[in-house]
Amino acid sequence: MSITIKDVAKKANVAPSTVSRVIHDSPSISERTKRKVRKVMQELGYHMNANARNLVTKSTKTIGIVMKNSAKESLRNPFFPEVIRGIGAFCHMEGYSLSLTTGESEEAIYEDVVKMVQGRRVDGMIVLYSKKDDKVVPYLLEQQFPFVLIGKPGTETGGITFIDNENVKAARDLTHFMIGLGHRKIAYFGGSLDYEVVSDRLRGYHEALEKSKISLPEGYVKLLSLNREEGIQALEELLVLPEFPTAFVAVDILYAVILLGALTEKGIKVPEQVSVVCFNNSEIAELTSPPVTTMDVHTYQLGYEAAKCVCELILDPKIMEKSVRIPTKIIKRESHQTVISQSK
Amino acid sequence: MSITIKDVAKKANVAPSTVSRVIHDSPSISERTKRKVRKVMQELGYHMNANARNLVTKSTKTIGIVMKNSAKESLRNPFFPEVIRGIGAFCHMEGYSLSLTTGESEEAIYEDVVKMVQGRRVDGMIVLYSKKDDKVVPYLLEQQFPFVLIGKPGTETGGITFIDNENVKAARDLTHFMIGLGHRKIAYFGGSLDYEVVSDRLRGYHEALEKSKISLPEGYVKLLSLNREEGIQALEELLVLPEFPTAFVAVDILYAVILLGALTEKGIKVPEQVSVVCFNNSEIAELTSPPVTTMDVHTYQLGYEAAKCVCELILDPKIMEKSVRIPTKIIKRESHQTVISQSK
DNA sequence: GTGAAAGCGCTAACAG
DNA sequence: CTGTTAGCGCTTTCAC
Repeated sequence: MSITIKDVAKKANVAPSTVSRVIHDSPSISERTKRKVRKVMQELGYHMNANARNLVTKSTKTIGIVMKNSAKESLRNPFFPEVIRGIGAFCHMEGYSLSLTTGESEEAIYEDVVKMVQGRRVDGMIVLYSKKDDKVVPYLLEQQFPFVLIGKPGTETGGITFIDNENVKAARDLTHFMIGLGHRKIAYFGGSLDYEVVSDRLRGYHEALEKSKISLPEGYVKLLSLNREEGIQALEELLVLPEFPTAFVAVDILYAVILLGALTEKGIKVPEQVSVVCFNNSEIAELTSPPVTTMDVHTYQLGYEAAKCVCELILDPKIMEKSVRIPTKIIKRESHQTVISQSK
Repeated sequence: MSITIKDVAKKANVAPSTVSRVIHDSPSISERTKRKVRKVMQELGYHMNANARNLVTKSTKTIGIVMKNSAKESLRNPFFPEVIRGIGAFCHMEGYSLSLTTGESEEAIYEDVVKMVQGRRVDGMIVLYSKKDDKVVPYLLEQQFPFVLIGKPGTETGGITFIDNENVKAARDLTHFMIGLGHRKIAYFGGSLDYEVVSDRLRGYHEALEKSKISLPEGYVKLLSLNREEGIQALEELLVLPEFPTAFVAVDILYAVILLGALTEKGIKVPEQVSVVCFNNSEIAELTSPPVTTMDVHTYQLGYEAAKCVCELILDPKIMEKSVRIPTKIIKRESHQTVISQSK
């Protein structure tokens, strides 16, 4: 049995409420009593029972994280730990704890969320990546529960605060960067368009090309699943085209890894013969040969801002929804190079 | 204001205690009342308030995860999400929630742990990787709080339940595997020996070599930080030795990535000229060229078993401590090859 | 089988 | 400034 506020009160000859006030450092308690009570708390090794407090204050000082992708996506992406780190950093400052969903299936995750929300286990939620046919976001909306989304709301339901990169713009920038280097034959290496991020990036790539009046040769956009064989095959398809690209934009660092490997196997040198750039900076971008130039999406910041937003929302649920865009930035490494002549 | 047990009781014309019993499916309630009460719960959209229940039952049905390494280690390692996934899977089955520490520094993490334990926010804890000068484990031990360690207890403090691989054996096995392939000149590529895992693996490597009476040439053990330049430099040092290795054992997939890249830069073909194997299977091992043969440590299982153990401990804290070893297994891919002649 | 009542440990008026 | 008094929403004897 652990020490309660009453034990402290008794030993310090004060009322429980006084102890409570001391805990909250209420200004209406004399320094003298505060010292006395604190001393007793020390001696007895008192610690607050969070549940009792939560029960009465109707707040838990914890925020829930919905991983809509625990199984596959998190795994395959350095994104997850980093975003958690950002969320954690802010929450720690504000004294919030973190609670994770454990479900693997869509359905299980949904139940986790209901449990968290209805059970008043969390004060707010952060949803990582929403997808189209998603029950969680509509539920949260309907419950009027404070939450923010990292990513972009799928269907245009208003009232959602979300944190995102400007993926279209980022892709445009990255592609422009390649164009600025003199590249005209720029291929795209990416994955399934189910995720908004992915399709946004492809769009940005197209836009950049159009704006520079570069016509896209047939077969330059390669959409494949994250898998080495498909990468090699995509490259082979590119190889039989009249003109092989001088540059590649990959949707993610892991696609860049595949690409780099496939290129090596075909004896194509990076960056001497082709340049490679990708999205999602991560430590591994520095480990490859050559280290790859990436578009940093500032994952940590994404998490940090998201946490900040939920906390604001928790304090004042009526606050206007907003969307914050985390800027992106090109981190130049050694996988790109200027095209000397070879004009279009 | 949300629906409470009283609201349900009133509407169903029963006592609150009856509703409580229905929730727990107590056998002493007639089917008829159960049905009636459940119907009302449905209608009203009743959900249990976890805090109230926690307060009285003195249990929270949540387990805490201590990330002693949120900042650097998790990031650089696909280990983290995967172990969480394993923990989550078991906890989900058992109806436990997950709570994460948010601190970045040793000190902050320690405080998080104290807060979780003393605040009765969690019923048990899982500590990921203990290090030598660690306050968390001694604290937990002293508090007699149910916890398990993923990794190996540093100082020989008894009474700790831990889940681990047999890293020495795994390294021996992996090295033997190389020897079985005919390799005699096997180099080691790894990182700082501060972590037990790392030094254990190095030990296993040595043991295997000794057992096979293979003498280790000077300079074959390369200890470097996870960083491309150092990788290349290590390789260059190896290159000026009288005999270049025919095989490499890397301590982690990320070290293998560096190695593979450096090898490519030096124009050394894998697996034709040298074989490369490493620890910690992960998706990325399939994406490199060639896909690398790894020693799978079954990270998911590590998490799953850890969760199982804390749950057991929570149910019966007096249970004997134990250590469970998760077996390791070589996943053969394409980065290794038999040595044809070239006998020692 | 079911109800009444007494808390779990804390906070928050309301007095004084 | 500090004590008294009600609860927060649930579980759990102990009666009936």
